[in-house]
Amino acid sequence: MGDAEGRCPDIIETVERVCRERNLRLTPARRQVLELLAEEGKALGAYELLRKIGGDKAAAYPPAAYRALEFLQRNGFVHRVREAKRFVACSRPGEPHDPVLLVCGSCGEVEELPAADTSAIASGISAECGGGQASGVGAGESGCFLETAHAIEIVGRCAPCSADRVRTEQARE
Amino acid sequence: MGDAEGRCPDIIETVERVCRERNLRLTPARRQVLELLAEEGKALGAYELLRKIGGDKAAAYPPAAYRALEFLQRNGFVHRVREAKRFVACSRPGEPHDPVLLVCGSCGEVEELPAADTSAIASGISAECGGGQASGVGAGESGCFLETAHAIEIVGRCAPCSADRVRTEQARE
DNA sequence: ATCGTTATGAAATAATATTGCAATTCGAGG
DNA sequence: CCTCGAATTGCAATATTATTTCATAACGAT
Repeated sequence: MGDAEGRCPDIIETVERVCRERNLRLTPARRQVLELLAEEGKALGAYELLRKIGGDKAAAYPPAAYRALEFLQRNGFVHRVREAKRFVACSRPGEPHDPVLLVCGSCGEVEELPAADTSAIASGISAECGGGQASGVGAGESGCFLETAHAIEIVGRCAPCSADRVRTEQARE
Repeated sequence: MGDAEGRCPDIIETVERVCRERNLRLTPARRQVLELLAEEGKALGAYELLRKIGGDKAAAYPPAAYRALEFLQRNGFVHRVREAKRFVACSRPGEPHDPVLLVCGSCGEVEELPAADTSAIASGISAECGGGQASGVGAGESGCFLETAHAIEIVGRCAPCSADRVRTEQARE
């Protein structure tokens, strides 16, 4: 949590560099959404972002947020957290990877597992998924599923909420 | 696809049995939602279910669907497909398991991987997730995340849509 | 029979997300 | 410099998904 501020400028700089390299347009609107997510260091909803962008006034214009988020997702700078209906800045933008997100079902906090951990998981899934026959690009055979992305979200309780829950359950007795 | 009709009665019967065993109340409303999902053999949205239940009239009463779905999910008879905002009947209700869902990003079709395939994946994730210290019930330590459920959704293209896409891309040239 | 719990009925509304079209900006090529 | 096409933004309206609140009814155990 305390390292979110330390990582934030790195994220922006990295994304700027990657965008230059790939000729992507990191416009002010897109940059602002990324900055908000990076500064916050946690997952935010589209409407939370809208309120931060332009006060209650801008909350009336959802596409601003969704368009920026779409661009950021498409290029791997932001991950969508379906479980929490939130969006979170990618912890290692630019490096293509399948995000594995730990989502706290109690407070909504989201954490992305670091690269080393996820590769094993993703490769395990790839192996299972293809069913042994999708390893090539053999599209069209029956039963063959062409994966384009893995969305792994693990629901549980973060450390603080685990502690709270224990207290709650003890109180209940 | 053709075996959905064959599997459907099994699902209902199994769920009935499991509910008897566990003293769960599979009320008519809940049963109907499960039947619709099992008959259809694919993922449906809450409002699709509502329309099937009571025509356009009942579409005005969302909680009916959400409550039934909540019960069915809580007991592992139905999985929620976050990516597609849909719900799908579990292919092996009663057996506790972490569902791994293949979601077609094009047509929304959802398929659940069979048990044998998922165990390896889930155990791989468990190992990574706990970081080696969450194996017990050691709630409260910093950095420890207590997982309660895995939501693994793999986005890609089902066989028919893969074929379509190939055609589309060829046509584009 | 009664009581606490769980499930249902009903209305309203919250929260999330998308669509369509017009206006503008950007970047490349002439 | 000018123009063209593509990408981006502004804006309004609306679609879709999901939840909250309170009242009523059914169930199950004492």
